[in-house]
Amino acid sequence: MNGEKELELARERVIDAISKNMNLYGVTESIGRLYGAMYFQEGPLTLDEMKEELGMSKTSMSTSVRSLLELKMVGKVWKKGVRKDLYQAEPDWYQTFIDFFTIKWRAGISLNISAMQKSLSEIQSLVDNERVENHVKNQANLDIDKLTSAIEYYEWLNRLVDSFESKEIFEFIPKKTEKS
Amino acid sequence: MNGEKELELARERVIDAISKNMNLYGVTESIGRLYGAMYFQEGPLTLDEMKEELGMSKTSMSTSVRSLLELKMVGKVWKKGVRKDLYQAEPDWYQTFIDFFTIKWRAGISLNISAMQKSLSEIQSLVDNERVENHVKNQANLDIDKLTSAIEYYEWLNRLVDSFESKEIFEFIPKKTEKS
DNA sequence: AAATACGTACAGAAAAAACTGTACGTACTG
DNA sequence: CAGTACGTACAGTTTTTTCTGTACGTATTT
Repeated sequence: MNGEKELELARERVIDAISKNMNLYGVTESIGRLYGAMYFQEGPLTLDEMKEELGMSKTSMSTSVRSLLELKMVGKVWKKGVRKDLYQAEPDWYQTFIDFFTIKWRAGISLNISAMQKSLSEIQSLVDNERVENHVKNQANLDIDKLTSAIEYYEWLNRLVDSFESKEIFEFIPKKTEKS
Repeated sequence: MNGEKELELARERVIDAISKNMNLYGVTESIGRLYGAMYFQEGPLTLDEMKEELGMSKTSMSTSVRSLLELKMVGKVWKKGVRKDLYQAEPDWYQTFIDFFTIKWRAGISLNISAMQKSLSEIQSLVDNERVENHVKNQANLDIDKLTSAIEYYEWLNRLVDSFESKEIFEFIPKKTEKS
């Protein structure tokens, strides 16, 4: 008993939880496991080391690591004298959380707001057009209300994301609870 | 030109954006379209009406609506004299947002915290065991630090979720900006 | 300049997920 | 108490996604 196996198992359990968790938000379990594996490494890893670690193809490592880069969950590291690309897991989970959701939320916000504004003005012109039938106008007016309040919600979400990005959220929910 | 087609197209664009957005968080586009379609309906819908609306099987509607129920994005509605089950989209997107992420985050939190606490105590016992090799102990100590701060992060996230559930978040980020 | 190392585009194979139709249990209806 | 309506479990099919191996472009070494 030198403890190596036990440590490995304990890590494995956590890696599993991490990847299942990430999977809840549409990230592949493989990508999650890669992040988890990198998280427990002391230093940065090369693609070949990842391939070794997870027993998967180098191609997969390449694409998976790119996904993690886009999510800012790993960073590329430069090290003197090393030719291979090196990647390291972002260790600060507050930051990871913020990046992850900021990226997704912003994408969703702009997607939805632009679609809604476009449709909103189209629908408005239906209401303004006297050749449009009345029952359609009624529906149109209902839709206008819905879209208006949906846009309002997205503006709120935008402000929420701002407070994440600026870290102001930590003034509202501090990282540590007050000692009593 | 009675405007019906134009209204339909304008809605379609928004439904598309909604479903693509939901898809970012691991929800099928079909399920997203179903929510979108329901969102624009005036009243609640039966499974058969949904099937009609989306041109899909009733089985799919049944399972999709169940997913939406679990996410609290739709609710079951009772209406006198109607035998079929009726479902209605939750119209308040603030609430939808809160429910959606609260559900997911809480699931992830408990998953991770319990895995981490278990592993943490296992790793601690490696450190305490004098038969464990030194280089393993060093690794173990690093892991303890990582897990400890990860758990701290999850406790923060838990408090954040609390503030969503209790609506206190709206004191920090108000629904409407102050009029100037 | 040839040889080697490295990362990734791309096409095909393998695996997973989404979707459908049938079948069946339950609950109403006449 | 038939007969009908309704929702969903389940098995099989279709579609999508993930994963791999090969091939190739670029960069580095000799």
